Amino acid sequence: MKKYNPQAVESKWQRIWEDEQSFRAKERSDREKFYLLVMFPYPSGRIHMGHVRNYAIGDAIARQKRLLGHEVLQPMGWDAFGMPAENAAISQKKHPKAWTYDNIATMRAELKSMGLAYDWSREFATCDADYAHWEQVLFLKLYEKGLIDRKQSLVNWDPVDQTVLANEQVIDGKGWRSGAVVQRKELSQWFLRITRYADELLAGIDTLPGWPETVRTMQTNWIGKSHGVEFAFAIDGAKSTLPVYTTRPDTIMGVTFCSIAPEHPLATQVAERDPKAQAFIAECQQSGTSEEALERLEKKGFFTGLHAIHPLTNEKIPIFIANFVLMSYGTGAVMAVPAHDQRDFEFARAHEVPIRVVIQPPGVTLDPAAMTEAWTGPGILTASGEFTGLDNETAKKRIAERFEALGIGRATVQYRLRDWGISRQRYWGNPIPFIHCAACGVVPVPVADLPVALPEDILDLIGQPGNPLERHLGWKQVKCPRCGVPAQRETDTMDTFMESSWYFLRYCSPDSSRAPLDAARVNHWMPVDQYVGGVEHAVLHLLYARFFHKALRDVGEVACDEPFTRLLTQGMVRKDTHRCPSHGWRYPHETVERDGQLLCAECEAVIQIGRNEKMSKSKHNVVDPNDLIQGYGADTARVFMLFAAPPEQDLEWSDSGVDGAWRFLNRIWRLVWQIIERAPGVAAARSMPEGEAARALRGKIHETIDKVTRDMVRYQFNTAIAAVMELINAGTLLLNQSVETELSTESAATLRELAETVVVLMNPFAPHITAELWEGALAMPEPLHAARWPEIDPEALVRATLTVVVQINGKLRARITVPAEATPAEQERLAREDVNVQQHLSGMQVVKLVTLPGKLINIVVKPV
RNA sequence: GCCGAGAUGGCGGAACUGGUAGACGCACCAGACUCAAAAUCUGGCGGGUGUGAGCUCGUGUCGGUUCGACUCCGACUCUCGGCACCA
Repeated sequence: MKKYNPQAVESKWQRIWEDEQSFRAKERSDREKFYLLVMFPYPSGRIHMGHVRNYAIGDAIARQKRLLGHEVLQPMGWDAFGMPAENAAISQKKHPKAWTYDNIATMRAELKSMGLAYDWSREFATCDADYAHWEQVLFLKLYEKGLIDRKQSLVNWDPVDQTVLANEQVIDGKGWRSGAVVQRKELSQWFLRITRYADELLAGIDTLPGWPETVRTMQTNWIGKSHGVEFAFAIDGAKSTLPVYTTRPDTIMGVTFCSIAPEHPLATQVAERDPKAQAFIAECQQSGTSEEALERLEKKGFFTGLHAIHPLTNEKIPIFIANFVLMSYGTGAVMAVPAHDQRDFEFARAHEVPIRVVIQPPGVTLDPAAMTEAWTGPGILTASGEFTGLDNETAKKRIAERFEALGIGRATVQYRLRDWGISRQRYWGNPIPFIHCAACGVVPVPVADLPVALPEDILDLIGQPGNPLERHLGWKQVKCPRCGVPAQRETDTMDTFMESSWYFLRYCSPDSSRAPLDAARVNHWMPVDQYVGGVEHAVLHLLYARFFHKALRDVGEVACDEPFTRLLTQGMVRKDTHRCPSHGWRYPHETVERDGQLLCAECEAVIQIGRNEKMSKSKHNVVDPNDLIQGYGADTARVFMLFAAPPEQDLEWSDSGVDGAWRFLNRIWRLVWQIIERAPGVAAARSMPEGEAARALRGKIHETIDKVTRDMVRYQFNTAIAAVMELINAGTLLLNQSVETELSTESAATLRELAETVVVLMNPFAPHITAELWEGALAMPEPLHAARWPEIDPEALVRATLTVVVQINGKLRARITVPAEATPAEQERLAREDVNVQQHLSGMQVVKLVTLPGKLINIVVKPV
């Protein structure tokens, strides 16, 4: 028997799969298609454990589907635009393009060392000229369809770096790189009109039962549909009106003031003649738009001197500019009801505005003077004129109807979802294909002139504040395609979520050279049957991609409504942390063990061991997958990750768990080879043997097939592997028990069947070792990746005897063995004959008998 | 604050639709093999109690439904994740 040498086995099979293109997906196939997609990586430099887990899960599913007879498409590519490439350009003086493609080369080799069943012929990077070109074409199609908009919007502005920051890049109200206090600024930005699809995106969630409940809830909340009423206040002494949106029309009689956003047009008007108002607005704009910044803000307001007229009472109520009102939601102005809205309550207390209770909760009487917080729950209307006495839900409808009748308002729907701003003032992204002309305005680049390629000579311009493209005059200055006068290119590039919004479509026809997509092939493979990736993309990527897909459907590029039929979100990879009081986070190799204590290798202080945090370089708790693969092999790495936890749960890293996976693969290797050596040339059993041991083993084989097959449907790889472990244990035991004697023919045949079964069942998890055993030890003529998943022999699952559990008053008292054909009555008789059962029955009277034939008997008794 | 997920031995985790709690692995203990060690193979392994068959407690806490509850219902505690002035 050869020793198991994972390095030799793995490189051999990786070469064979590559040379023979074993995993190339064919459109022309009589097999049913299955499109398995794993989230493509950003080429940051090296793969990490999260990638390994993601791709091990995806590959297990893909390989099993192949064995089940599907034509599987499992592609791989690179999400290659993005800021890290520009940061690398600054720190290493290396061109973003060179940095990106070098990283891709490294990471491709790493992925190939995992032996994943990818169709590498479809690989591309999103920064490839080709991909960027077709994305621009799609962009213009959406523009023609009216789904793209250029409008003013408030952004986080870094005054030092002269650039827009995403919310995630604002830390404690300061720019993550410059440290400058972030400002709110109005800028012209490009938007995709995702809000037009809000309702369809919301309704579509109900058509996705194969998505995790958490993701569906998160998307629902993100879209944030709310029903309310929009109506306008008249403004005292002015012709203009103040439209507001409210979800609580039932509280209309409790309105004691109005608040408007600092950016509201009315606020701007007031500021024009009042420097104090201007100062207040400026103060509001100092703080960023991030949640953390807003959270800390106290409720501040500025009285405009203007009054609104209450539409039902004609009362004059003051209008304030308030720092907590958002211009981007509703109308940017709200009616304020301090008694029934917590923000308005706090504001009223601070600004001495009256509080008027109009909803009385059941059982209590609210006293405005004594209230410590607003009552936002249900109740009966009070002090509300003709609406008094109604319950507030009924009142919502009645009051909305009244507004419609008066012609001052109507029932409307609002969404939390905003249009998707895709402008980035960055170099390393896909250029937005437009030209600004003084005469013609914003002009799309003619399709024939596409692609707008990024200039290559940019390195010196990166690193200075602002967008490098803005300063590259040779690139920026062009002629207007419409009138021919000198004009400027749009210098914004697209958000990188654009690229990940259609890459799964491009995989279907990656060589399509006349159009972004080849409809026949795209509609053959789409939708993606199973998508696998991290939960961190639950909203942004997965929502953008759903929207983009629907938009492409509406311009005729794809047929289906939803891109991803099923979604599996895998948990994080976590590991314990080591922290030295003076040196901070430590890697295990930066510690020493002495007298049972873990000490810092540098200062010998006692290390604090923290539990289970997400692997990250900053916490010094990462494990490099390359070390793992080089040391134990990819198969061990994959089996460990799939066995240690179910895929959706977080996985705790464990060195000894890796050892366990390694030992298990060695046990398989040895058992299969021992079977071949002890029983050379024997064919696998195809029917039930006579001998008891062999019969039992064959039963176990088919039970295992059954268990693994069912577990694979639920993606419970951990229990599937556990079942194979049990089978290996049973096989090893039988083989060891007959070391001295010669194996009977039927035992040999059954063991041979076991070997073949185990190898196929394990192939999705450990593809290399199983391929090697299949060809080398078992000498099968067909390659394993073309083999079929084993079938269950129903006869092997038939038991001669059954174990029945006997309970008395629900407590386990005995386990009896009964013949399989025993009737329920006979089983009950046998149960009562058991010695221990009899002891518990003495002095008792049987009240009831619950029988699950062949499984359980519960005798309910009470004292005589 | 709102929404969601979870809590089971020393550890990771099993238990499909209410029916044997702790599969499988790790760690540990013992035995076999060995001059010895490693590797391998075999057995043991929730707590208490008993010579033993067994008895008893036990799935975050408290209560309920049921012949029977890790599983269902109600209340609560803690942990993790998401959203957060959305009117």
